[in-house]
Amino acid sequence: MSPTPRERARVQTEQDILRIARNHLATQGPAGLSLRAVARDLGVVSSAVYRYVRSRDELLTLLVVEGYNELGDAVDEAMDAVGGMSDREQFFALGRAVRAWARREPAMYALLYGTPVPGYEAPGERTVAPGTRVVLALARIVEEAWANDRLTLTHAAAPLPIADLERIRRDLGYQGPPEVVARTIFAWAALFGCVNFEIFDHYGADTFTDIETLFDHHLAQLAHTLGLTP
Amino acid sequence: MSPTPRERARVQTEQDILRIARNHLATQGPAGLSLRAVARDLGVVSSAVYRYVRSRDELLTLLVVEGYNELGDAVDEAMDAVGGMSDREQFFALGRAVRAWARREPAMYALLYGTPVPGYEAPGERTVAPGTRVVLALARIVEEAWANDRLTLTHAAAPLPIADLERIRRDLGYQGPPEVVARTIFAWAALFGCVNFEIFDHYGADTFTDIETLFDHHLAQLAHTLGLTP
DNA sequence: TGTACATCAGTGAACGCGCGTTCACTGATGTAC
DNA sequence: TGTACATCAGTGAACGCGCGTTCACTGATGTAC
Repeated sequence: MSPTPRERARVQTEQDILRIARNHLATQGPAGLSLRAVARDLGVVSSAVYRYVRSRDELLTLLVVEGYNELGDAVDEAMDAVGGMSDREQFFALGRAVRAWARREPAMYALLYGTPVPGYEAPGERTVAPGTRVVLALARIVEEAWANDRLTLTHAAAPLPIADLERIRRDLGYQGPPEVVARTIFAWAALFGCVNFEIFDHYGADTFTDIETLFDHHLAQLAHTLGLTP
Repeated sequence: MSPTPRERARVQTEQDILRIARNHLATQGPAGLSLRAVARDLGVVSSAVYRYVRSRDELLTLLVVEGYNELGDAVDEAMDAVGGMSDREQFFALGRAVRAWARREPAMYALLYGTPVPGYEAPGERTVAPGTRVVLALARIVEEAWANDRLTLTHAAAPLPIADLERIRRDLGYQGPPEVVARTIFAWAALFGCVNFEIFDHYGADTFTDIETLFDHHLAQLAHTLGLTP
């Protein structure tokens, strides 16, 4: 059952379409992504891409899923590389992997974590699983530390949305208490906030010459909030 | 020198254009903002808006500046209302004001803190000052606390980009040490990260029934990182 | 192995729509004497 | 107060361009007998 030439050609064309679409994403932004432009670059008449993609929204979904999975893979790889290290080292590796990927693929990053594309609704059944890979990887680090009594949560707890957090905990089969769940969510949102500001250029262009160190400092704040020690 | 009818009409039309443009922002997103659509809603031929606005980019700039100033005003008002209160209360008021404004004006918020509009470069000389109002308000709270010895920075410092932070400190006439500057920047980015995740719907739609409490919990983490006490 | 048929990639035209910007113009409003 | 002139808002046509999607079609590739 080796693939026929036609089948191989189809796979190739599907890849080409995604590659070309990513290029356009980089220059035009998500809202400017156009099937006609993709067709042009593919060297084919505009209606031909409909053999491969049901609609423009379908193409966006393919890109979103690919993006989440690339980011998820980058994070997983980073996690593998720091297997035996301290919880804190693992958290730093995760944060740096997210930032590195965002810098490498700013257009893809913007698609995932920037303004939602107007008129486009991501189909949850295809995007939720890839979209939660990073927070799940983060939760794994924190849970592992908690389960082994290595979490040192220094400061007093603020009120929590207990019911919501309990539900999340149950849905994920997560073991830590609500306070830990809440801080994990905080670290997740805050981490992407730091990356956002850098990628979307909210610090002035020439403000930081050593932004790596600044980012690591930010990670250190988050690690402390999570109770992760060296 | 009372204004002529013509002058009054011009002011009115300028306001109408901004109001209509904001409506379109809400439905089409920044990339979909179009002068022709604005003209249509204004009940005027498309070329007529060029009497009021040099180009589409100029209109975007007007919106960006208006947005930053509205947010800045909202924060300043919140600051006024908590004048005598603790540093921590003031920080909470700032954070809540940012979130409240973002929820009230999600399209404007997306324009300011979402994906940069492709092909549009904000003119720094018009947007930097309004765009830094929030972080300056935040810095004022932290500086005030620092100057009065009320800052309790509990955990060990991570390495810092000292040169950059010293320069920022000098540019702003800021008094706190680099560590405090760095944590202020962290809190700024992280705060907007939390707001981003909520506004751009990165938690599932039905995940949180009590997201106010979650947000306040996040603020509590940031307040602690900043060393702000009740 | 050869043939008939089914599948599928790609064509080209069309529908109906959108956009930013320029330009010569008309006619109303404002101003200086 | 009346008149001549300047300013300015808005018109309508045009330029040259873009888009998503449908549809009947041709011709090549693949498959079952």
